[in-house]
Amino acid sequence: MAKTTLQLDRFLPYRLSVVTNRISGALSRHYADRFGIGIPEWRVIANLGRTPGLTANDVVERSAMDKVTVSRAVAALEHKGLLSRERDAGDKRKSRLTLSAKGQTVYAEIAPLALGFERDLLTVLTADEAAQLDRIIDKLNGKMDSL
Amino acid sequence: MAKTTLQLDRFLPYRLSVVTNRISGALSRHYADRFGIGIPEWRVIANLGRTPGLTANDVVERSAMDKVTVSRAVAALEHKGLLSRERDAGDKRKSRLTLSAKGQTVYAEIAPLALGFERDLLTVLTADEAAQLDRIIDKLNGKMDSL
DNA sequence: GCATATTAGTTACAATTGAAACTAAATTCA
DNA sequence: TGAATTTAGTTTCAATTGTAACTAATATGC
Repeated sequence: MAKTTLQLDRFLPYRLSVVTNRISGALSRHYADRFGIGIPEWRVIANLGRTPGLTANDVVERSAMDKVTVSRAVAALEHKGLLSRERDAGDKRKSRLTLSAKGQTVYAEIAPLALGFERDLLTVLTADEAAQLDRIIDKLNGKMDSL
Repeated sequence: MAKTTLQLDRFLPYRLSVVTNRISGALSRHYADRFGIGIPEWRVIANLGRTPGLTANDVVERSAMDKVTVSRAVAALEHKGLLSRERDAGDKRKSRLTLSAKGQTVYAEIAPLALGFERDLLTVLTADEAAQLDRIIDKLNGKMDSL
């Protein structure tokens, strides 16, 4: 018996959107003020923190952010001295991005904060539910790939 | 053994954000062009379609949207002739909102589209997983309430 | 080899958004 | 009562965002 009436508060895309925005907002409040960094900048840092030498486009692909957003975040981070670009020798359109010492410090301070937030969030789920959620997200992403 | 390294593609808030944005984007592409309607306007319509006579503030409470966003969406919809306001007799600060015939038509066309999208999305999940996801979202929302 | 197309990244511009300040009506309480 | 507070909704303003158009470099095809 499929749904025939649209009830927004039972509509999955909507429910996901609401809870996700609440979570993202709460998380970013943890670091935005303290470090003067917005969500896109933080995501660039997080990517480079783990994988130095990515290009802006690599970050776009990994983060599902818009390339304009990434471009601006990278420019802002460079301006703040948190990362540096180095033109790729083989392909001069690309720049390899790496966190500066300062950028690494910020990464080293925010990362545990973020992990702590996640850990706290996960306290409301059983281990099994957390694992399920992971699988479910993967499946939904797979579906979106094919769409 | 808790995580000690932040791996963005295993970080729940991030994973949720990516998949949710992909879903919201794909969905809104289904109706945005065809009907010239943005997400906030669509949400107002969806609420009024099911429950006519809501005030703008009722919509705010139900939709977790900002009241400015709702105010503007209502103004736009009125301008397009999709809804009408009627000042509440008892409390003149409020306006009762109802979809016009045209607005109801839009609702009647988009709602099945949205439900079809959701149904298609859910094909990748088992019934059990879909139920789990629902419960999990509720739990996460509960956590965010208390935060 | 060179014209054409694609890719990396940026810039310009317009639309969306939310915080803060505001208006007008209703409620509280002293 | 009537002054002070709260509530519904709007407006102003500045920040964020994405689309489209652009530059520069590389890859492709004839």
